[in-house]
Amino acid sequence: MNISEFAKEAGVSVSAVSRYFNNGYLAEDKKEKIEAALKRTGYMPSYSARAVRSKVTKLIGVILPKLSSESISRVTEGISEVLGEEGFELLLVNTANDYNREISSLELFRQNRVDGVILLASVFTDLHRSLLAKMRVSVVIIGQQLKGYNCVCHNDEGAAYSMTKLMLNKGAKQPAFIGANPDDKAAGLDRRLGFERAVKEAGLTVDPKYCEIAKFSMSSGYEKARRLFSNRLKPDCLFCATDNIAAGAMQYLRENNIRVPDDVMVGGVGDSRFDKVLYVPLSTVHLHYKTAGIEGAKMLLSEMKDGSEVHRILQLEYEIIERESTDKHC
Amino acid sequence: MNISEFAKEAGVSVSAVSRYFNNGYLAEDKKEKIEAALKRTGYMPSYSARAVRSKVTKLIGVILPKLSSESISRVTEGISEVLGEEGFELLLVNTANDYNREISSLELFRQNRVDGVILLASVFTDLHRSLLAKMRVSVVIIGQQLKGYNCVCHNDEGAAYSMTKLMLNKGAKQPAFIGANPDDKAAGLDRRLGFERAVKEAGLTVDPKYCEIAKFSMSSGYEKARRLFSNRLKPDCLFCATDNIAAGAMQYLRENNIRVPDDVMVGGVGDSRFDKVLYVPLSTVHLHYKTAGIEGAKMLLSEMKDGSEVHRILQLEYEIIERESTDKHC
DNA sequence: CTGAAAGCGCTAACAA
DNA sequence: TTGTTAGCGCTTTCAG
Repeated sequence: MNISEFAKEAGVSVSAVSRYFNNGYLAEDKKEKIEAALKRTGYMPSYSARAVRSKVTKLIGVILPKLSSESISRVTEGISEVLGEEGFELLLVNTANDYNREISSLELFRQNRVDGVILLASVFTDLHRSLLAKMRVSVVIIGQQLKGYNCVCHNDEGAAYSMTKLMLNKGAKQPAFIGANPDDKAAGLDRRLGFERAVKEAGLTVDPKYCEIAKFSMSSGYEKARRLFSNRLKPDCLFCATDNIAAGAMQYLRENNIRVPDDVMVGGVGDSRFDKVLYVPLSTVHLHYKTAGIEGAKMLLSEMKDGSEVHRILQLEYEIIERESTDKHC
Repeated sequence: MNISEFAKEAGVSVSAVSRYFNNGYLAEDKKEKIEAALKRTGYMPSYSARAVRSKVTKLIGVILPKLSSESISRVTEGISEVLGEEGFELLLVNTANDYNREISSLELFRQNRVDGVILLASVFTDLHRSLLAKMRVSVVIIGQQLKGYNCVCHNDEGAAYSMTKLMLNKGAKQPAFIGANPDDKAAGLDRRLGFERAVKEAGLTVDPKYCEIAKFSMSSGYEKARRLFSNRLKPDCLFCATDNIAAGAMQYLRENNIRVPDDVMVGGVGDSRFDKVLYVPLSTVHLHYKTAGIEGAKMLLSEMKDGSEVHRILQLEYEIIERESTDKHC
């Protein structure tokens, strides 16, 4: 059933029906007629047809590198909360860390499919940049900074710095590092830089032998910890760029009877749900993931309204959470 | 730029352009002309306009009760994998466990917005049923069984039964239970029934004083464990309907110096990532969440193609994973 | 194989 | 306020 059939059925004009669904002015009796007919027929206007004319899809494209990640799903939850309230739905693309899919979804979103885009990317290539430039709808980037775009990000450098410093302040002399791919500026490079700043500030030097790069998984953390500790090396503190990596590393330590925090302190980033139930509760840095999603969504909505050309960067701060894994008294 | 402007620019007819994008027959020279113009102009056809005519949105509506849950995001990952390959995108609605939002998204999906629907609901009301009946597109339900619909579900009863039995076989005599809302047939009721079957089969009786209902969170598991253990009660094994609940409960046990598994064995369900890094590695039941997503998506695709009226129920089996939390020798 | 033209279901400008 | 009607951008007959 289409609008004109329905209008006939309801005994009103087509425009009356259209106005009914678009909050236009309408006489009370027609409203009632329409509502009665609605009950009888179960008619629903077609969103696609509406989108063709009004150029509004009420859809926001969200591109993410992964679905089953606690941090990412918290961000998404924040996004969905704000957007849902404003009557927007999420067109969600999981790129599974595949750049090609990231690129192709950006392409997809150019086909008048969405009113705005939120991008949670890990690595930006030139291709990303050129595709983003072609975008005709508002774009907000969450978790990274990219010049020329509205961004919501975390203070990754500061978070890593503070956590590392916390451990060095407790007397650690031989810091180790398990980080992420440095092409990922936020979680990879910045957290590495924060670690290095703290180390240097403590009058120590960053020894590449004590630094590893892991994937974002427990098993990778486990693997890298093995390399770090099985090699005659004796770190007395270990900073991990994510809690997943830290949990994996601690698993290795437990299996090899390396005591936490006595032999080695461990610190992570992310404040994962499981941190406090680990065999040694993990010190971590809380990053405001959900808030990032909320603020990013708000930013997008306001840019979609005002279309301002001034781009803003919102950097969220962090909070250190101390637990047993760094609780060492020298 | 629209299709006719673009056709003019490319020097071909409108239908040639349309055919180009729809794999219709087209002379080689026109194809080339179009591709050249495409490079020049960056033209992209409008999906909404296409959807109006062809009634195909290439969108699948996915309704979930929560985003930041490991089990749910694994299901979603499976869904997105299969659907992505077939050129479908996900219109994702997070209902945040709010029935109203579940209902309203079902309404939303009736507006010709999607080609199919995948529903991950926890509780079915009559309103759900009547709305589902009005759906004009294919529907698949994952994680629950509902008569008259294609479903992919787990053997929740069996999983709970086996895990409980495992603990009783090790000599436990006073089993305790922390479950979920029984209105949730799968995770609530069925897991409860599985627990009860194992208890009765062991010649014991189910004592309501030893049974609690928790929310799906660690903190709720913690809270319920307090009620279970602070009350002169002395359970010697504890079955939890989810790993999150189990982790929270174990947190309480640790804080109160109740030893696992010596004083009380603990078993969960879900095979969460963090299980093996808990202070006592947690025995659990692996449920094939990702597979459920994959199979559910395939089911939807095939129903969308064939439109068969015969509905199928696919029940996935489970695997017991034994770890230290149940490793007791009597 | 091709192009002209008739819609898809809706919104919005316009005249009443 | 209303109803009529011309499109929105595309697909898909249909006649060539």
